[in-house]
Amino acid sequence: MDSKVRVRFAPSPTGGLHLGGVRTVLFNYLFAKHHNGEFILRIEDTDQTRFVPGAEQYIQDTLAWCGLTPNESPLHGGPYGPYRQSERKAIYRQYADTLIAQGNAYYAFDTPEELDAKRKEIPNFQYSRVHRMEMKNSVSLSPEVVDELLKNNTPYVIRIKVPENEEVSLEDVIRGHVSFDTSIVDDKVLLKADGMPTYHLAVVVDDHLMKITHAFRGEEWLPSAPVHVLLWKYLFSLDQMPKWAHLPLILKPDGNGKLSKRDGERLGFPVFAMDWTDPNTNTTTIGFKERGFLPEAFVNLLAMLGWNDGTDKEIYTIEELIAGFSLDRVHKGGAKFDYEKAKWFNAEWIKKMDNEKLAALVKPYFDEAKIEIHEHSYLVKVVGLVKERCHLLPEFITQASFYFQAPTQIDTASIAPKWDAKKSSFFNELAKLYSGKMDAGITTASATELEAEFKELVAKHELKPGELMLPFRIMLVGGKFGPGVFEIVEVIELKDTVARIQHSLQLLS
RNA sequence: GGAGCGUUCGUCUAACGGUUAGGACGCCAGGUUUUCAUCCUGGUAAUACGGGUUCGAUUCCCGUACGCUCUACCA
Repeated sequence: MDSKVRVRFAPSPTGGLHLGGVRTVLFNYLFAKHHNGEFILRIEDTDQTRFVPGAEQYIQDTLAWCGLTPNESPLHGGPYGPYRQSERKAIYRQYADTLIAQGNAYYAFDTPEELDAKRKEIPNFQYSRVHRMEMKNSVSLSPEVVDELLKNNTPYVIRIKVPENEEVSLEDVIRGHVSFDTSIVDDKVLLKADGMPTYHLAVVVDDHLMKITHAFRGEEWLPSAPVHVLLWKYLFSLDQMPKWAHLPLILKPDGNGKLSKRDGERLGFPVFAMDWTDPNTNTTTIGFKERGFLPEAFVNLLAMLGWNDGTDKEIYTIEELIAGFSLDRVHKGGAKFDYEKAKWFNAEWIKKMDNEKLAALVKPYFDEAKIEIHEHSYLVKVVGLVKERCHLLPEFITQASFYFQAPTQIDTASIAPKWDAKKSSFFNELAKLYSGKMDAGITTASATELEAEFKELVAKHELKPGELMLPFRIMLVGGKFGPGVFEIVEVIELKDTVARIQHSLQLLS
C-alpha cells in the first residue's frame, strides 16, 4: 500500500449505538490497526431535525468503553477537522456549485408538497431522467425563469444529474465487482433547501478531504453506491476513490431482517452497547455494558459475527484480532444474533480475566446491592472463587453475596421434610465444636481439615454425611448452589458459620 | 413494482474441485461435583431447488425459489 491507511466511522448522532454500528467501528479499527493506519470518527449531523442531544457524547463513551479509540475525532481533534459535518457546511456548498457549473447537477424548485403529489399520482415515481423534464428544475425550465426564481430566493435543492444508460461499477472488497445501470438511478438530492448537504454529497467530499483510503459501511448502502461513484468521478477522480467494503447486516435471531432495538426489547436482550436514555421520551434502553458484559467479550463476540480467521479459535484478545484481521475473510451473508452464544463469550472472558481487574468491575454491583465490602482483598479472593459460575457480572451478587453477609432467605423447604431430632442435635454439636475452637482462639481452618472433622462428628452421631451436607449448605448460603461447603466455611470462618447454623436451627424448630 | 445483495446443522461458521462435510453455541445423555455452575465424554443436526461444466461439485456457470436491503430535502 503506497499511502497510509485511513478509515472512518461516520455515525449520525440520533440515538444509541447498536450492535451493527459497533461492529462497523470494530472492523474499521481492526483494519486500521492491522495496517498501521488511522481510524477517524466523523459525526454526520447534517439532519438538524433528527439531532438528539447527548448522542454524540454517547458514541464517544461507547468507543471508549470498547477500547476502540479514534486517532481523530471531534473530541481528539486532528489535522483534517472539523469532524462534525454541521461545522463544515460551507465546504459542501462549493462542491455543489462545481457540479452545477459542470452540468452534473441542477437546481430543483419542487416543493415537498409537489413531490408528494407527484408520488401519489405516479406509482413508483422516481426523480430521474424519466420524469426530470416534468418537474420544476433548471434543466426543464428556461434560464430566464431559473434566474428569476433564484433572484426571488425561491427555496431549492441541488440534485445530481444522473447520466443515461451508463454502467457504473465498483470493486467492493467483500463482494467483488458490483455494477449498476444509471438508467435506474435517480437524481438524488445533494444539497438540501437549508443549505446542508445530504449524506451522498457529504460522504464523498469528506472522504476525499480527510484522505480516507477504505470506506466501510453497512450493506444497506450498496444501492446508493452508484451515486457516490458518480460524484467521485465528477468531483475528484476514480483512482482516488476509497476502496469500498459493504459489511453484512446483523440480523434478528428469529425470522429475518435487520436487528432492531425493538427486537431486543421483545426477546429480552440488549441491542445497544451501553444504556441509552432518550432525552425526549426519557426512556432508557438497556446496554451490554450495564447487563454485565465485559468490553473484551463484547468486542470478541462482535468480531465473530461475520469474520473468522479460518481456524477453530473463537476467543480472541483485541491484539489477536488486530493481528489476524483481514477483509477477505469477512462474510457476505448477514449473521443472526444469538444471545446465548454472546453470554458464552462473556463467561469465557470472565473465567479468563484477572481476579483483581474483575473485582474492580464487580464492585459497583455490590455497592448497588448495598452489600458492604470491608476488605478489597477479600473481594478479590471471593471473585476468584465464584467466577467460573458467572456468565454476566450481576450474577456475582447471587453467587457471592453469602460471603459478605448471612443469606436473607433460607430455603428451609428443602430441609424440613427430612429434618429430625438427630440432625438437629448434630448441628447443635457442630456449632458447639466450632465455638470451642473459637474460645481457643482459632478463627478458621482449611477446608480439608474441616471436612475431616465434620465426618468424624457425623460418624459419632451414626449418620451419613450425604444427608447432612445439603442442610449444611442451605444454612450457609440459603439455597442449593455455590462452591464446596467446607471451602465456604474456610472463607467465612467459624464465627459466621456458627451464627448461620444457629439461625437455621431456630427456623427449623 | 424496480434495482442490488445474499443462501452449509436451530444459530455462528470451516472446508478457496476430491473430507465419513469439521469446530463452536444450544439441546439431549452419561461422568465429576454428596448442591448448583464449571469441567470431561458421547449424541443430535446442514450444503434451498433444477440444470449445466467436470473423471469428480458445498465449491465454477446459468436458471428458479426464498430472504434481505434500498427505492426521503434520514442516515
